[in-house]
Amino acid sequence: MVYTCPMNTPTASLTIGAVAKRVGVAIDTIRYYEREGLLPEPRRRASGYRSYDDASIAQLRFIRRAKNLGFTLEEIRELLSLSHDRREGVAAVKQRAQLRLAALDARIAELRRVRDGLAQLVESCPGHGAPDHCLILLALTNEEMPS
Amino acid sequence: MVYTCPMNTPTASLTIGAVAKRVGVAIDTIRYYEREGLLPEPRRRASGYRSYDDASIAQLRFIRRAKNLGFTLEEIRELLSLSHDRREGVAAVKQRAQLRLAALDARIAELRRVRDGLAQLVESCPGHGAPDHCLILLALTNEEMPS
DNA sequence: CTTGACTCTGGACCTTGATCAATGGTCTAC
DNA sequence: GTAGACCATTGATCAAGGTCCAGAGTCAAG
Repeated sequence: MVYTCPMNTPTASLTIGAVAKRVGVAIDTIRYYEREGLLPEPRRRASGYRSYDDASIAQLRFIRRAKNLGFTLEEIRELLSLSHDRREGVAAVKQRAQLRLAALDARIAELRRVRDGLAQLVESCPGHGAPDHCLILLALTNEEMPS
Repeated sequence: MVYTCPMNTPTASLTIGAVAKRVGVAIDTIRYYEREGLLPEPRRRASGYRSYDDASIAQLRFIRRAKNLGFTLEEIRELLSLSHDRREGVAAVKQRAQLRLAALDARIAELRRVRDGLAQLVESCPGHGAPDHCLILLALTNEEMPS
């Protein structure tokens, strides 16, 4: 709302190495993301060295977070384009975010089903005795827990 | 408990092509899983043709389900070994299942965090108006929702 | 001004999870 | 008994997502 940009440390110019260290990613990975269009081409010094600022850091961190959550680089590219296609209007952005949200929900639901199935199995297993009493073993080779 | 094996269709011998069609997977993939040790080497006919039974189908389905949930083949190999290391005793099996369960929980929790963050953003977005009012755009380039 | 750490580009290489191709044997239905 | 569909093996290829290397320029400290 207030639209203030909280640049507490206006780091004007970071080398690629510094960025890599801060974000915890390999230098080569940064250049790779740039080639792949996930990071914009940064400014350059006279020497040709890439020169990054805080926005680059933020975007790189965003990419890593998204990647850790299982988004592909392609999906991340799309997410990023959400934030750059401002001209398309807020409606488009919101719609695409909603699609992402639905996909996330589906994935979580699926994982929960499996988790619950496994939890039930673990609970039902005596932890000792004959293998044939262990439902885990049986279930692993069958379609689904019969609830 | 009753330990009855519900083999309604005791399909004694399926070709690799039949298995592929049933499970909905490519023939090459089946052979690949076999090479990788995810599927046991099947019996062979005199001709050298692989000969599968229902257990193979079940195991292959298990692999596909697990893979669809984001497990790597390496993880699936481990899951499968749970069911084959029966000699190790039920206790070991149970323990490994519990570890898997914890990993699943962690994964779900992480996804939920993101899902909730995104949901909040979608909700807060008016869906129209100036881009600067859309928190989605702002959040995409910043570390975390401040909750 | 030299030395060591850093960066540049271009291209080769790696892992995972498959997929395809070539070459040749098998099966089955007419 | 032969055509057309299947199957076998070996080895190449693919796509994603990096990672590494060579050869050459740059920077900062002493």
